[in-house]
Amino acid sequence: MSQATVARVFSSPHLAAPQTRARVEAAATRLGYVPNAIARSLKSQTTDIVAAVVPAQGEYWQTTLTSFSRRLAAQGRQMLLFSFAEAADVDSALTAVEQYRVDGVVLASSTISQQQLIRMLRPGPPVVAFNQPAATGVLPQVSVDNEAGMSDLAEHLAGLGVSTVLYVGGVASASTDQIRYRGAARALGGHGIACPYLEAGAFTYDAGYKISAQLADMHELPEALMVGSDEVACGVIDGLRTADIDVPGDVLLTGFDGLPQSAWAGYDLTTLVQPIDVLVDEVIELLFRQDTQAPATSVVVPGSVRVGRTTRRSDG
Amino acid sequence: MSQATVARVFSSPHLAAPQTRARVEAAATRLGYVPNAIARSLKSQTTDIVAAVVPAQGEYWQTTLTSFSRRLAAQGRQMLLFSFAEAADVDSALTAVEQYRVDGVVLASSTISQQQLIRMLRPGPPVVAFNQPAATGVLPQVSVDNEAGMSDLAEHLAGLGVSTVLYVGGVASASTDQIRYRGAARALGGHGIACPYLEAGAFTYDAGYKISAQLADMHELPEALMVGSDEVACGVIDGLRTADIDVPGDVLLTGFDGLPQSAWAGYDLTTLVQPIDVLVDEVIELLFRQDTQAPATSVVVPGSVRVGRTTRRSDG
DNA sequence: TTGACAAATGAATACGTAGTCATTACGGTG
DNA sequence: CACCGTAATGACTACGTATTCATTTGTCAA
Repeated sequence: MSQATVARVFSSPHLAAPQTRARVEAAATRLGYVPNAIARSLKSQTTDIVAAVVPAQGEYWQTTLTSFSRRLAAQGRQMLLFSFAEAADVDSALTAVEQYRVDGVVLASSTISQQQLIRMLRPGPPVVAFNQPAATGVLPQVSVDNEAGMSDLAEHLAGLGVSTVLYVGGVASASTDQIRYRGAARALGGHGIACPYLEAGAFTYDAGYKISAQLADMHELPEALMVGSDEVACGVIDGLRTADIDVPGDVLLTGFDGLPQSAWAGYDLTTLVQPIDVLVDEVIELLFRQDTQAPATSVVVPGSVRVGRTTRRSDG
Repeated sequence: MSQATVARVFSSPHLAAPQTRARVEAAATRLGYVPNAIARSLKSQTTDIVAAVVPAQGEYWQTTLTSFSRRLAAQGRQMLLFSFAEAADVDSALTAVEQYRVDGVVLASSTISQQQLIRMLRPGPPVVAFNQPAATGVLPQVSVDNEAGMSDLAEHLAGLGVSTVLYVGGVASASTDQIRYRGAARALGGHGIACPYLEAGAFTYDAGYKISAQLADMHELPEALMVGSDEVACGVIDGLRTADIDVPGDVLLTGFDGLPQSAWAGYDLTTLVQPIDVLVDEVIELLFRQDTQAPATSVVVPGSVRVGRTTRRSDG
C-alpha cells in the first residue's frame, strides 16, 4: 500500500481498483486520516480559497458576504475573510492575501483607495472589484447600475408630481455616492427639477439620524428626499419622526440597496433593490473565466424599483 | 545567496546581518517575491487560520462575525468563513475544515446538532462553541448568561408592577431559547406571575411579524411581552402596530441581544445587551490558551439591561 | 506458450518553506 | 601567532501531496 495509491483514491478514484479503494477508505476511517489541503495546495498551486476584503460595518456588506460564502461553498471553494474598519487595515489585509496564494480576490467597498487597487495589479491571482465604480478601467469590476437605478427612482418621484427634491448622500468622495447623485440630478433635471446635495457623512443609520436635524430645521421642507442608501434612509426617517415630521405625510422619501430592513413594516421604503445574488455570480464568473482577454471588464447589472409606503401619499 | 538566508530574513530577521537583510529585501521588491504562507504552513504545521461556522441568516451572527474577523486580524490570524443555511451544509463545512488544518474552529449557532458537535471531538484543532449552551460538557463553550439576562429583564418588568406576561420564543428546540425562557419563568414565578410560552417558529423578523397576528387576536393582551430575540421583537412591534396596538402604550415589550437595530429610534427596545467583543475575546483565549487541562470549560459572560422606550409607560 | 496490451500499482520527485547541522569568517585574548 | 567563541551563512532534509515514469499484474488473441 503506497502513498501514491492513497493519493489516487482521494483525488482520482477512477484510477484505483475498487477493491483497493475500499481497503484505503476503511483504513482511513480507522486511523482518522483526512487529506491535507495545505500540502495539496503546495503541490497543485491552487488553494480553492477566495479572499474577500470587506468593510466591517454596514448591513449591505454583511448581506453580500454571506451570499458570497454560500455561493463559493457550493463550488467547493472556501472564503478567507478580511474585514476592515480603517483604510490602514486594508493594506495589511492585502499583504496577507498575497501570502496565502488564494485563487481569487474580491475587493468590496467604495472606500478602498485607487492606490490600493493598483497595488493588486501585480502578477498574482485574479482580482475583481465589487460595487466600486472607481475601479472601472483599472480592475475588472461588477456593480449594480447605480446611475440608472437612482434615475428610475427619480422618474418615479417625478411621476408623482413632485417638484422639489433634496438628495441626501453618504460620503461625497465615494464613487457610488457620486454616480447615484448624478443619476438623480440628471433625471430630475430632465423634468426641470433642481436637486441640491446634502452629505450625511457616512453610510450609517446614525449619520442619517443626525443629518435629519438639519432637515427639520429648514424653513421649508422639499417635497421629497432621495437618500443614497437604505441604512441612512432609515436613520433619516426615524430622525424626522422624532421631530414630528411624518414620512410620507410631510415628505416623500426613497432609499437605495434593498436591504431586508428597508422592507420592514416600520419603514417600508421605496427603494432600488440590488439583485445581490446576481452580482455575486457575476463576480465569481469573472474571477474564474478561462479567457483573460479583457483584463478590466466592467459588468453592470440593473436593479429594480420597489415601491413602498414612503412614496405613497396618504392623501392621494 | 542561499534560500536559507532568504528564509531567515523573513522569519527571524535578527539572525541575518543587516547588510544581507537589505540585499535580500531589495531583491524581493525587485522580483516581486512574497513568502508563501502555504509552504510555511506545511512545514510549521500551523496555518494562522481560524475557521468560523456561522448561520447565513440573522443580524446577530453577522455582528459577531465581523467582531471575530477584526479581533483575529489584530493577532495576525485570518478567518476562513463557512456560512450555512441548512444543517446539511454544516457537515460539508466541517469536512472542509478538517482538510485545511486550521489552528482553531468556532462553532456558532444554536441549531448545530449534538451529533455534529461530537464529530469535532476527534483529534484535531481546538474547537469552541459560541452561544450554544447545548454544547456544555461536550465542547468548550462561551455564551452570554442567557438565564440571568432574561431574569433581569423579568425583574425589570416586575418592578414596573406588571402582572401578566407572555413569552414569545424563536425556536423551542434551540437551547438558548429554552434557557432564556427558563430565566423569565423563574424570575416571574418568584413574583407569582405566570408566563406562558408562544413559539414564533424562527429567530427572524418575519416570524415575529407573523406571530403578532395571533397576539392581536387574543381577547385580552398581557401587560407585557418578553421576546426571545431583538430581531423577532422588531417584527412583533411592527406587526402589532399594523394592528393598531401600540408599544408601549397597549403592551410593554422586551427583547434580547442588543442588536444595533434594537437601538434605532423607531424601536428603542428594552433589551439585554450582549457584550459581543468580550464574548469573542473569551472564545479566542479559550482556543489558544496553552494548558488544555479542562477540555470542556464553559465560560458564561453577564449581559446588561438597556432600558428603552418599549417599557416606558407614556402614562407613567 | 508467447506476445501484446491495458490496468493497477510502486518508486521517485518537486512544490517552498523552517529548522538542524556543519562550515566559514571574524574579532579578541592569551 | 595560536586559540577560542560568536556571528553569519550554506547545504540538506522534512512537511504531505500530485504526478510522472517504470514496473508488475492480469487478460486475451494468436
